[in-house]
Amino acid sequence: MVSYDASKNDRPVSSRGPSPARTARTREAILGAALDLFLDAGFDGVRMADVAARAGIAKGTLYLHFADKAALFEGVLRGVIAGPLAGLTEGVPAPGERVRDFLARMAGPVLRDMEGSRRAAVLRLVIAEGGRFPVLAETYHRLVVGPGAAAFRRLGRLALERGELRGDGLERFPQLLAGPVVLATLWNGLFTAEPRIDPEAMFLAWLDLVFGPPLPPEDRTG
Amino acid sequence: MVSYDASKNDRPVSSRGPSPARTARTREAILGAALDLFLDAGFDGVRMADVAARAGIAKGTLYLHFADKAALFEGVLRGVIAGPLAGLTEGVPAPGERVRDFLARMAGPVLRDMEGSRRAAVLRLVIAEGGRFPVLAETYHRLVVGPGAAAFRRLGRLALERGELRGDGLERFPQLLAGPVVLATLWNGLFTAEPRIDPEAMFLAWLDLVFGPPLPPEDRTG
Amino acid sequence: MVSYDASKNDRPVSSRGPSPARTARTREAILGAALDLFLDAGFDGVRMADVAARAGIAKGTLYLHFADKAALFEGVLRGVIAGPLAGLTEGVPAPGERVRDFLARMAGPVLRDMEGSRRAAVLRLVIAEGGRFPVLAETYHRLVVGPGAAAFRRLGRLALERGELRGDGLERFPQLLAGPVVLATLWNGLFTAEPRIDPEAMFLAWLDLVFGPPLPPEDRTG
Amino acid sequence: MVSYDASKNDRPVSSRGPSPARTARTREAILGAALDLFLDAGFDGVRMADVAARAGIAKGTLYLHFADKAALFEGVLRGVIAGPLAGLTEGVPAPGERVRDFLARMAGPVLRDMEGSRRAAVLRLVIAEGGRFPVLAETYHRLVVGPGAAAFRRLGRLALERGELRGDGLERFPQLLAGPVVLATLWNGLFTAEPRIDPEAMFLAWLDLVFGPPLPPEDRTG
DNA sequence: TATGAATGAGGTTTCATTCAT
DNA sequence: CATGAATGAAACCTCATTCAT
Repeated sequence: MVSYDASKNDRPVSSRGPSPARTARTREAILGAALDLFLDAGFDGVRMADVAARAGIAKGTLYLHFADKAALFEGVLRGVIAGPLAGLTEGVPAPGERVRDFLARMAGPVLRDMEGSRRAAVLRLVIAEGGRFPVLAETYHRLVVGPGAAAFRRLGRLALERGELRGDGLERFPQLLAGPVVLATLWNGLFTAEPRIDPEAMFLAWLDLVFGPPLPPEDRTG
Repeated sequence: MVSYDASKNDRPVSSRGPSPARTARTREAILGAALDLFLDAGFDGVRMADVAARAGIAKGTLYLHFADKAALFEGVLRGVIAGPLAGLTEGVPAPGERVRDFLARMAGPVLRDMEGSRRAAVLRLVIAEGGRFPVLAETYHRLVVGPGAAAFRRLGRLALERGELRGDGLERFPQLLAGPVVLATLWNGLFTAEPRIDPEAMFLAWLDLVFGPPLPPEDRTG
Repeated sequence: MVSYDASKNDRPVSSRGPSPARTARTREAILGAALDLFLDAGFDGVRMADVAARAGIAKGTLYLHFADKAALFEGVLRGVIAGPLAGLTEGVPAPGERVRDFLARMAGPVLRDMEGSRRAAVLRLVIAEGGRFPVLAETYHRLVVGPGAAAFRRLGRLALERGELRGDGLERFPQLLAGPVVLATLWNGLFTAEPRIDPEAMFLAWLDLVFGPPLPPEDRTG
Repeated sequence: MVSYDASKNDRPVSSRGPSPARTARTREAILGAALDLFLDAGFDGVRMADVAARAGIAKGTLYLHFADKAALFEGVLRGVIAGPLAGLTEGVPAPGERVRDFLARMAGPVLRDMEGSRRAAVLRLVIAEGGRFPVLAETYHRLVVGPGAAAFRRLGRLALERGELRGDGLERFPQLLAGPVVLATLWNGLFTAEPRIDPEAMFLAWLDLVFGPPLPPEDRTG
C-alpha cells in the first residue's frame, strides 16, 4: 500500500494549545508573509495557500486570525501604511531656515530608500488596488495623504508669505509637492526597461524649478 | 467623447454567416464592451462571460477574435492608449509665445475632459495593471510617455534658454510636467470621498509656481 | 479602423457552383486529409477544423459531405480498410507447393511494407477506436478479418491433411496465423524506444516453429 | 478478483478534516472509480466529474491527489499494470518437466480469468492509449512486456537445447509466445458480435502446433 | 455547393473557505 | 488554537455544429 503519510509520523514542530505569545507570533508570521506576497503580486496574485505556506502554518489557521482574504489584505496594509511616514509631517523649519532648504532636508531620508524600504511598493499597491478596496484608499488618505497635504499646505502658505514662492499654487494644491515621488515611484514600477528615476534627484530638481536654486554659500555668512 | 457603444444602439449584433461588415461590427462590440468593463473593474474583475453578455454575443465568439483573456485585455487597451493623445506632443510655441503660455494653451483641451473621455481611466488602468502586463506598460511608454517626455524635454530646454525657467530640472526630468495630471487623476480615482481635483486648475497652479505668473495684460500691449 | 478582412478582397481560389467533378474532388480532398490526420492522432485527436484546413476547404463544407465527425471517421476508414488486402485471401497453393511455402510466398508482399503503406496504422487505429466505434470493428471483421480467417482455416485443414502440421490448432483458431503481424504492428506502435520488430522476419520465424524449417534445396531436386 | 470498489460498500467517503485513514480511503475511492471508468471508456471518454461522482467526492478533491487528468490516468494504470502479473515470469520448469508442459501449467491461471480480472481490459487500454501516453507504454514495457520477453527467451533457448522446438524463433522473437493472449483479448474486445475466443484454449492449441502434442498418458507411466 | 463567423454546451482546473479531528 | 482534506462555485477555454450569405 502506498504510504503518503510518512511525514505525519514525526511530531509537528509547532505544538498546539493556546498561548498568547504563540498566538501573537503566529499573527506576525502571517502578516509578514502576506505583506511580502501582496506587495509583490497584488491581491489577486496571491493565494491563501501561498500565505499559509510562507508563514509556515496551515491554511485553516489564517481564518482564525482574519475573517477572509480581504480582511487579511487590509489588515496587512493597515499595518504598513502608517509606519514609515511617522514624523515626516510634524517637522517645522528651523529658525531662519528657508522652506526650500527645510524640504530638501526632510525629504532626503524619506526619498532615499523608497524601494529598499517598501514605501514605493506600498504606494504602488495602494494605487493599484485602492479602487477595489476603498478602505485601503481611505486609510491611506487618513494616515498619509491627509496629514501630508495639511503639512504641505502650511509650508506653502509660509513660503508664500516669506516671498519664497511665486504663487499660491502649493497652498491650493499641496499634493503637488508629492508629484516627484509619485512619478518616480510609478515610473520605476512600470517601465522596468527604462532607466530608473532617482526620486530624490527628481525632487531636488523640482525644488529648483519651484523655489529657485539654493542660495550660494557666501550668502549664508553675509 | 470616445464612442465604443455604437453597437448597442443598432440592432443586436447576432446572426451568422460570413460578412466582413458584420464581423467588424462584432469586433467593435467586443472591444467596446471589454473596454467599458476593464476600465471599470480591472483585468481580474471582469469575466469573459460579462464581456460576451455586454457585447451581445456568445462566449465562444470572443475567442474568434482574441486568443485569450490577456490578448483581449491588451488588444483593447492598445486601441485606446494612443488615440486621444495624437497631436498633443507635436505642437510648437507660436512665434513670440512664451513656453508657459504655450503649455497652458495646449494643456487645456487635454486636461479639461480627462474623466469624460476615458483618458483618466486608461491611465489608472495602465498604472494598476502595468506590473502584471508589461506589454501594456511598454506600449504606453512607446506611444504616450516616451514621445511626451521627448517633447517636454525640448520645451524644457527652450524655456531655459529663453530665461523662462530657473533650472534645468525640466530638461533632466521632463516627467515632472506630467505630475499634475497624474496626481489629479490618481486622486480622483482613489479618494472618491474627498473633493475632486480639477486637473487643469492644478496644472495652471503648477505653471505659476514653476514659470511664474502669466504676464499682466498691460505688458502685452507695451 | 483596423482592417482584418484584407484577405477577403482577393477572389477565392476555388470558385463556387455545382459540378460533379469538383464535388468528387472535394470529397477526395476531405478523405485524404482526414485519413492522414486520423491515422496520426486518433478520433479525438483530430478537430474538424484541422481536417478542413488540410483539405483546403471551409469547415462548413465538411458537413455537406459527411453528417458529422463520426460519419467522416467511419467513411474514411471504410475506404482504406479493404483496399490493400484485396486478393490476399484468394490465393491457393500452387500444385505441389507446401502450405508453409505458400504462406511465406504470399505474406512477403503484405508484411514487407506494413508501415510505409498504412496498413499498420489502420490496424492500430481500428484496435484503438474499435471499442467506441463498433461499426468500425464490424467493417474490419467483414472485410478483412472474416475472409482472412476463413482462408486461414482452409489452409490449416489442408496442411493438417497433408501432414504438414502437428495439430488442428490452425483450423480451430485460424486467427493464430495473424499473431505475428498483429504483435509486430502493436509493438512498433507502442514501444518506440525499443528496437523495431520486422513483421516478415517474425512471421517466418513463426512458420519455422509451426511448420518446421523449409526443406533444404537438395530435397527439391530429388 | 481485483477489488477496487470496496469503498462503495462502506459509508460514503465524504466528511472533512485531516485523517490519514480517511485520506487513504479517499485516494482508493478515486483510484477505484477512475479505473472502472477508464477501462470502460478510455481517457477521453471519462470526465473528471464522472470520476468524482463515482468516487463519492467533490470534483476539487481529485486535484488534491492528482495534478490533472493525465496524472490520474497514468496513476491509475500504473497501479494495475504490474499487480496481476507478479510471479508469472519467475517460475522455472520443474525437474524433468517439458517446457511445453511448464507453459501449459503456468499459463492456465493467468489466461483463465483475463476478463473477470481486468487484465484483458488493461491490455486493451494500454494498446489503445499507449500512443498518446508514452509513459503508459513505457511502464507496461518495463513491468510486463520486458520481463515477460526475457523469461520467454530463456524458455525458448531451453526448449531448443532440449530438442523440443524446431527452430530458434522463440528465442529471437519471444513476443510470439504472447500472440495467443493478445489476439484473443483484442478479438473479444473488438468483435463483440462474434463468438468469443477462449484465451487458454487458443494458447493450448498454439502449444500443440509449436511444440507438438502433449505426450500420451502411457509415456508418463513408462 | 461553399463559406466561416457564430454558437453554447461541456470540459478542465482553481482556490477561498469550512470543519471534523 | 491548529490542522489540512474536502468542498463546490466559478472561471476559462474548446470545438462540433449551424446557417445566413
